[in-house]
Amino acid sequence: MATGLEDRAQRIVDSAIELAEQGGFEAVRLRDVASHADVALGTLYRRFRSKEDLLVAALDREMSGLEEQVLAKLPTGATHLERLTGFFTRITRNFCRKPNLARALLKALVSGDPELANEVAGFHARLERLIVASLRGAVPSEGDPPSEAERQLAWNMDLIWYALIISWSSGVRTQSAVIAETRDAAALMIEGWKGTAR
Amino acid sequence: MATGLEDRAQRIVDSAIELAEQGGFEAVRLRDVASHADVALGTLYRRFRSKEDLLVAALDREMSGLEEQVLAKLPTGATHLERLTGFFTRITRNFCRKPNLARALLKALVSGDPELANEVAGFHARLERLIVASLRGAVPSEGDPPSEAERQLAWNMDLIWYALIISWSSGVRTQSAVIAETRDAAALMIEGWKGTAR
DNA sequence: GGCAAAAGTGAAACGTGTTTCAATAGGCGC
DNA sequence: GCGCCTATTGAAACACGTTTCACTTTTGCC
Repeated sequence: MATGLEDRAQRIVDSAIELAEQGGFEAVRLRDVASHADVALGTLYRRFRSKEDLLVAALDREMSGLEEQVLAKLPTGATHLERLTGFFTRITRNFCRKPNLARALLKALVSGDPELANEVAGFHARLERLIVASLRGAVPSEGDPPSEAERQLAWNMDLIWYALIISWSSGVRTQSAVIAETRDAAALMIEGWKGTAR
Repeated sequence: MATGLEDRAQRIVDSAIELAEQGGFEAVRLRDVASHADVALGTLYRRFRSKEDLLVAALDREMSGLEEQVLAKLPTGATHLERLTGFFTRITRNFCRKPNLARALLKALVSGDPELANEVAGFHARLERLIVASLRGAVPSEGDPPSEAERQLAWNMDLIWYALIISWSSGVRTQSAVIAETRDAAALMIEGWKGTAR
C-alpha cells in the first residue's frame, strides 16, 4: 500500500477528532476510531498509550492551528489589558466553537495520567508563549526575551483561563462568563503588575 | 437488621474514601466498594449515579472536615497576603497529605459530568467562603457581608489554586510549587486589589 | 532479491463501570 | 396482621478500554 509511516497516526488522530466533534469523549470509542481510520486496534495502541494519550495528541494538533492563527495576527489594542482580553476572547471562542471536541480534549488533559505530565506541561508552555506575545503585541525576539514579570503574569493568566475553561466544561460557567471573568482577572492582575517590578 | 436509612450511604462513602486513600481512583472498584460496605452493587447505584458522583460525595465529606478545621482557627497574620498565604498553605498541605485520595477526588471533580455541575459549583462556593473568611481574618457576619471586591479576589484565588492543584495532580507541579505560586499570585492580586475599589 | 526487524492485522479475552431483573425484606398506614 | 411501597439483594449481562498473541505485511539493509 502507499500509506507512509506517519500516515496511520495522522488518520487515527483525524478520526478521533471527528468522532469527538460529533459526540464528545464517550463517542471516541477506540474500536470506532480504529475502523474509521482503517487501522487495527492493535495499531492504535502501538501509537498511543491510551485514549487520553490519543486525545492529548489531538489537542496538540488543534493547538498548532490556534498558534498559527494567533501568531499570524496578534491581538491589537492600545493597552496590555485590551490585548490580553482580545487574545483570551479569541481562544475562548475558538475553543467553545466545537464544544464536544473541546470537552473531550480537556477531559484527557485533566485526566491526571502521570504518563501525560510532559504533554500537559507542553500545552501550558505553548499557551504561555502566546499570552506573552499577546501581552506585548509582538512575538518576543532573541534579543528581547520575556522578562520574569511578564512570565509571571502570563502563567497566572494561563492558570486562570485554564480553571475557567474547565469550569465551562463542567457546565458551571457559560462561554461569555469565561470571557468576562478572564477580562476581570486580567484587569486586576495588570493593576498589581504595574505596581511591582515591570 | 439495625442499619438506619442513611447508614448505607455513609458506609459506601467511607469505603470509597478508604480504598481511594490506598490506591487512588482506579482502586475504587465499585464491586469492592460495595462488598467492603456490606451492600449490594445495586444499592450503591441507587444512592450514587456514578463513580464520579460517589467520589464527589466523598469530597463533600472531606470538605466538611476542612471547613470545620479552618473556621475553628482562622489563619492569623498582619496582612491580607499573610492570611491568604497561611490559608492556602494549610489547605494545600491538607490536600496533598493523602495524595491518592486527593487525586481521586479531583479526578471526579474535573470529570466534566454535567450531572455534577451543582456539586462542583458548591465545592467552589464553599472554598470561596473560606477564602473570604481568611482574607478578613474573621467569618463575615450578617451585618457585614463580603464586598464585591472581596468576592472577586476570593474567586480569582479559588481559580488559581484550583488550576494549581490540578497541575499537582497531573504531576506537573510539586506541593511546594503549588504553595509558592499561590503565594506569588496572591501577592500580585492583592497589589492590584489595593489600587481598585476596595 | 533475500532477510531480519518492525509494524500491522484480526480476533479473542479480561477488567471494570453500568444496567437490568426477578426475588426478598422492611417499613407503614389501615 | 395485611397489603403496598420502597429498598435491597444477587446474579447476570452489556459496553468499552486495554492486553495478548499468532500470523502477515512492510521496511530497511546487504
